[in-house]
Amino acid sequence: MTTIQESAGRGRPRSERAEKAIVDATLDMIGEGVTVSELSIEAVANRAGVGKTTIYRRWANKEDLVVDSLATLRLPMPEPGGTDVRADLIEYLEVMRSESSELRNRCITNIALNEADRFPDLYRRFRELVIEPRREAFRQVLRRGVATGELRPDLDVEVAMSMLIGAMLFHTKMSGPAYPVPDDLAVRLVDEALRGFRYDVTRNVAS
Amino acid sequence: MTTIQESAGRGRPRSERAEKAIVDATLDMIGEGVTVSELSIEAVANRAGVGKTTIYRRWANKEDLVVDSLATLRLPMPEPGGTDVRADLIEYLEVMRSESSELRNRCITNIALNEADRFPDLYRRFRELVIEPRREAFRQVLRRGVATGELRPDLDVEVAMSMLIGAMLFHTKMSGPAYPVPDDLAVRLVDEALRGFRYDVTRNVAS
DNA sequence: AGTTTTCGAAACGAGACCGTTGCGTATCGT
DNA sequence: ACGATACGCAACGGTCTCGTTTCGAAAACT
Repeated sequence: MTTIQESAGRGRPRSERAEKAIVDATLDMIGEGVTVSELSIEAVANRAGVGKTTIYRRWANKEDLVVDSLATLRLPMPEPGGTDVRADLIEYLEVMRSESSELRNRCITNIALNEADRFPDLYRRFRELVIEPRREAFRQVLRRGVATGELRPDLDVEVAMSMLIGAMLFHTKMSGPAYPVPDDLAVRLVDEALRGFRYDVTRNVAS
Repeated sequence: MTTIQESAGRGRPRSERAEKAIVDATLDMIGEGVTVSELSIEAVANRAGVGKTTIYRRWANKEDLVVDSLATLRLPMPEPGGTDVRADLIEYLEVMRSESSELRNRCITNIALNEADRFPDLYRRFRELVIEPRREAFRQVLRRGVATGELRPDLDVEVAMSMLIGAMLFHTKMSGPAYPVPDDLAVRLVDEALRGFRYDVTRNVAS
């Protein structure tokens, strides 16, 4: 926690309600696409229905507020079903897709993709806390597939991850009323990736 | 062009040098990750070594300036070599990779990924002008591959595009001193995609 | 009761940009 | 030469946000 040292429990205790409202307002705004640079303490206070004093009393600066807020976002990746690699990959990609429709979860990609250059420190902490655990879970699915023989033994796991995750992020980021994410995108991605693009007459055409 | 009506050629002509400096400054700042919202005419003028008047004389507002500046970015996709699909795909992805190292070209992805929600009009014009032509060129490569029999006849071309483009964008956006884009990423992406992840004992293991 | 701390609200001076205007100079056509 | 227009520069009044301070009320403690 980067919260300012809280004083001894002498006088009136800090309102948890206010704290939650502040964090919620911060996450909502970031999810809506507000840049960290643009995010003003004043706007957060108004949105949270809270005095600016209440924010400054708890966080020394904007970056600390953002980091603490993002830290509450640690969504666990579900344990994969484990029936086969295909099902696990589809499950994870489907989680990404469904999460992207909720405003709150867009914080993750917005921060990861937009703020790396300008707030390297924030980005580094966020990457360790939120991004890497998810990448690792995904990586394990592929590794397990190689181990069980479902996937090629010489599969380039990192490149494979980039293809699947990159494609899904690409769609969810570009999505909007005019360009919706297809409902079955996860399935289609995984099947195309597993099968390969090339036409191979020696192989059974029916997958 | 959204430039303000230029007056008759009576007095002193407008300086092309100034105009270029303005556009350059605009593109540089966007390439560095400055949001369109954050981009101030004042900052552009200072960076270009130009009076604000000179900018306001040519463009009615910030959005027009940005659109005109971006319009100068129409990099042509090279005609594909045409030897085979693999070579063409690698060539296009390699163009994306090498372009991404130049600050100027980062404007394209920065605008496409960050500003769609907040400047839908700007995004729409930019998409038609810059993005779609490139997507179409890429799409043609895949279609040609299907036609020649190099790729599966039932290949999901849109999903295939997302996988390759998404993966490359994912890497170039995330790239930085700590996470460089591998030199051979284009080759590795294309080969994994063509081959497929799945281990298929009926097929020759050597690609 | 008395003390301490937090609460939301309001106001502060400082600074950034806004879009506009005036200034003196430079550069073109006539 | 002369009028017209563009140039860079500086200043204008106005709005917004900054981070800080002050205020009276509220809510816990001894």
